[in-house]
Amino acid sequence: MQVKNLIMKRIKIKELLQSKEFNKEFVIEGWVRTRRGNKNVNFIAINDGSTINNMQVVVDVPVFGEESLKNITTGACVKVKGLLVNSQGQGQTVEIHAKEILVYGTADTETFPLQKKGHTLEFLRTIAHLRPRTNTFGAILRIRHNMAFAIHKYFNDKGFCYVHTPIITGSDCEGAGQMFRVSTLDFNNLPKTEDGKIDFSQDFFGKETNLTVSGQLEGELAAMALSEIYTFGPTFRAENSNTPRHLAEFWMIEPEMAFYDLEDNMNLAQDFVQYLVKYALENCKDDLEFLNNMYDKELISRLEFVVNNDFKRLTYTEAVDILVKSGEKFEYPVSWGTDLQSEHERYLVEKHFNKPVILIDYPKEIKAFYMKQNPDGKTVRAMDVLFPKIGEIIGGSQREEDFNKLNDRIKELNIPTKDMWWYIDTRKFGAAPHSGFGLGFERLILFVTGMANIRDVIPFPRTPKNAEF
RNA sequence: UCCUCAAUAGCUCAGUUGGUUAGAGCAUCUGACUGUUAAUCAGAGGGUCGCAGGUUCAAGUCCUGCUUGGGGAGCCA
Repeated sequence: MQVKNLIMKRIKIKELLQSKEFNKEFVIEGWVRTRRGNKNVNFIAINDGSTINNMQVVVDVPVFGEESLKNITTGACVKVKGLLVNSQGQGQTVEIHAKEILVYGTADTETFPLQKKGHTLEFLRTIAHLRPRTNTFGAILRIRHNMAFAIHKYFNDKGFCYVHTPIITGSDCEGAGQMFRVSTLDFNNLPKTEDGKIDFSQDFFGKETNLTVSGQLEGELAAMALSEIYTFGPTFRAENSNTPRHLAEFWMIEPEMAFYDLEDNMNLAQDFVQYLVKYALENCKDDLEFLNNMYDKELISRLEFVVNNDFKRLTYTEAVDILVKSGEKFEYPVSWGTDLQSEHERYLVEKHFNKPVILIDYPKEIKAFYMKQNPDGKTVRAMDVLFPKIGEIIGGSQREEDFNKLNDRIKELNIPTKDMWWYIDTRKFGAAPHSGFGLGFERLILFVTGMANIRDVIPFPRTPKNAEF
């Protein structure tokens, strides 16, 4: 078709769908979801990502000519100029009567993998470069954005300072598992020391370095000056974890607060998560309704329940007691001193309390060295926030600020301290009671979207044996 | 990493006890239809049955190994 005058600025479909300016000309740009019709009239559904809803473009076929519409197939990118009118059809209130159409990019119908029909999430993972164009991933990515924004808004409104902790770390005892090595050494010709080991003094940083598994230790340093801080950045774990809840590269939010005890920490964790879920309910309604209808009929009611109900708080010891007395047949027996299994956590959250649960005061043997020791000598001021379906969404604690107790614990556990002197230093100079926690961003998105697999809530998942795209 | 299930058309799946030329729906293509809504209707094309071995007169089907994916477990956020 001849394109004469398409110089008007485009309007986003989200905005135009709410417009009442009928019989006025507008320009929209987006990707074709479907075209259907007959010799006289065609209907093109166009989506530009501003909303899950499409704009229906009505085309008078004789005016444009059938041949000129052939390129307008599912997946093509177009610019349309036309009049906004009330829709005669049932599925939408307004539509565009096309005057001019420009095809920016075609999409070959034989090879474009996305169909008008639903696809499995497994298949979409194999075409992660195209899956943002589906309703499902459009919804997830918009929700993901809204949650990232709400996280910054929440902390900013509360006076927390966003601190950028390093991605590359030189300490290997951050305490959270296997790390990815960062090196510029030639792997085919590694320099060796006299006793045959790899000579990292010749590496880029002059020492062994890895990708961070947590920004907590550096976060604590900043909290010892700014009082309330948070980090929000990528985190890397080289664990060979093959589950719907783990990624090798994920995003984590780690607030760290001076002068907070464990109860303050729990209050913050609950308020924070409830704020985020409420923000989603208020700002992502269309997307949540889509996910509710397509994937999880209880999604929205579950989100509303979390916003409106306090999380159940109890100690590890009380939880073990409940589990022992439950009469439930667990695959793994419950006993004081061992870590709770997934099935135990699920029982507490999904059967016994039927609401989010915060477990505190775990045995010190199963928790990290930096957690504050209780007077009983057996437990530490740890807290895990457990959510239905996804399990642990938050892990945190009050930190041990006593120099001697921290040092004793480090010695007991034989933790190498040569790369951590700076952390221990904070307990020497103006030590303060403080607390913090880590929230797995993708696990939050799992909960908010109702998705079942963490690979479907991040654009390009990194998992063992998979770094495609 | 362990346990378990699976892999057949572009997608989702069926394929009987091992037995003739491997099927369906959707998608695609062609045509029909004056307002469709995952449009509808008619017809057509489309297969190295994940890969490599093995058993057998005969393997999509049985056996072994590998690869990839799902679910469960561990590690955790």
